[in-house]
Amino acid sequence: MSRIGNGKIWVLFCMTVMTGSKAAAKRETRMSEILDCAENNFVEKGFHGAGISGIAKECGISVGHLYHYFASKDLLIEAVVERELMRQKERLGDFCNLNAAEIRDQIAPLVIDIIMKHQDPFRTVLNFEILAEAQRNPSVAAILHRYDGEIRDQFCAVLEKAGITTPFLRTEMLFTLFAGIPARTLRHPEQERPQFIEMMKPIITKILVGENLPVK
Amino acid sequence: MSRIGNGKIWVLFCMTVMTGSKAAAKRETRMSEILDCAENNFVEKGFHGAGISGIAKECGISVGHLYHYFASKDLLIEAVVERELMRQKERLGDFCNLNAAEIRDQIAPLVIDIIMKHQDPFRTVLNFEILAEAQRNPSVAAILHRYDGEIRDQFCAVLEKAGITTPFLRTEMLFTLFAGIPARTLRHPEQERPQFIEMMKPIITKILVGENLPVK
DNA sequence: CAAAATAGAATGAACGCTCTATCTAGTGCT
DNA sequence: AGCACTAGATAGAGCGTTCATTCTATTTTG
Repeated sequence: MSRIGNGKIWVLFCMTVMTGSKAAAKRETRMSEILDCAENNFVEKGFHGAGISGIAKECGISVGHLYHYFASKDLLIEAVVERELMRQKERLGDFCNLNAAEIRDQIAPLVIDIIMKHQDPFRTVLNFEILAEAQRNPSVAAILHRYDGEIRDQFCAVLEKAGITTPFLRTEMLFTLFAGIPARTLRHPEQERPQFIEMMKPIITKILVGENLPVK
Repeated sequence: MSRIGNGKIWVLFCMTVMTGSKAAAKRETRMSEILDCAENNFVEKGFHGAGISGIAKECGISVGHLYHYFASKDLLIEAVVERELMRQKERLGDFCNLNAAEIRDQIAPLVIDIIMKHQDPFRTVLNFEILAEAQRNPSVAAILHRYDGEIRDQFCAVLEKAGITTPFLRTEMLFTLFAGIPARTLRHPEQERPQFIEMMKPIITKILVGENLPVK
């Protein structure tokens, strides 16, 4: 077994050359594939019901190989959570492109549109798994809080751009509704959706552009 | 090993004598204790993170003994779910004692009271575990739907008693809010609660006694 | 004395994770 | 061009543990 003296230099060299190159891209693709399979398994059986070996099998790779990309199940869970919250953020990012007038006049119907388009802005299946996990897993809770902050700020900025008063409170109220819709659907799947949405319109309008706070 | 001929008669005799007696009471007490410990463990680690042995240990009984009362982990989960939903139902049952005038005039502040009193009508920790589990466990889903129906009917009846129009829709809307509040709290624990509740008042009033459906 | 209560060992499967070994692909040196 | 070498990709057996469940045996109780 031979040893050469400049091993460390070699490592540094390789890292420099490889960063952002084909190899890194391939790595990211593979990680994304693993995340897809992990998400599927988590959706079907929950974070703790699903096992690493099942995820690896669905992905067509070995257990050892999976651990080459994600050092522990907890990190895998966190990565899946992060990706899901990123999606939620992107979904609400649609509002950022509107101008002030559009926001003021049409924000309520646009919000309704969003709700109808993706069924609910905070996707159900993984979402409740995340909420349940956040109650006992501080890392997941931290990710959730961080993303909620970002999503909140993003939406607040939209309202502020349109000159809407008390944007923080309105956002809070609207997001409460957003969180409630999928939970309600789970509890009562046979709900008459069209009627319900019709009733929600004036409520959302009141939340977003009504005079909500009693002046004291 | 001896066998006597009247074994079956004995069983029947015992069942008759024991039903509703001290023994049955003791059995129920013990089952309730087990449910308490199971609930604690489920809250701490989730339905699938918690193990039977841990529950038995906290309860101070052996694993085999626990299986004497609950034939499987699934049944134990279902029993815990059932008890939690029963509690949610009882919590909303407070409204049943009101008379028509009280309901019409004070239902909104009373709802606010309920929210502030138990933090939220649909208790958090186990609630999300239940919602997540209902997505993949048909038995839990069935229990959830059954109880939601009962709770819904119960609340609808209150609204109807007060002569409030479209009680089903209003109930649906209000329950959406109820489901949203604890989810929102999980996502944003630092939320300014008093301000938020202040803002919620006119919304709840609009939901419960406002003219919500555009006449078509 | 039988039934119910209780304990706890035993079982086999699944868990998360580690370890070792092999293979692949890219690079510098000759 | 071909050899030497290495980092990374990959597989899969194996580790110790825990899981849900069962089984047998003992004690308590009516």
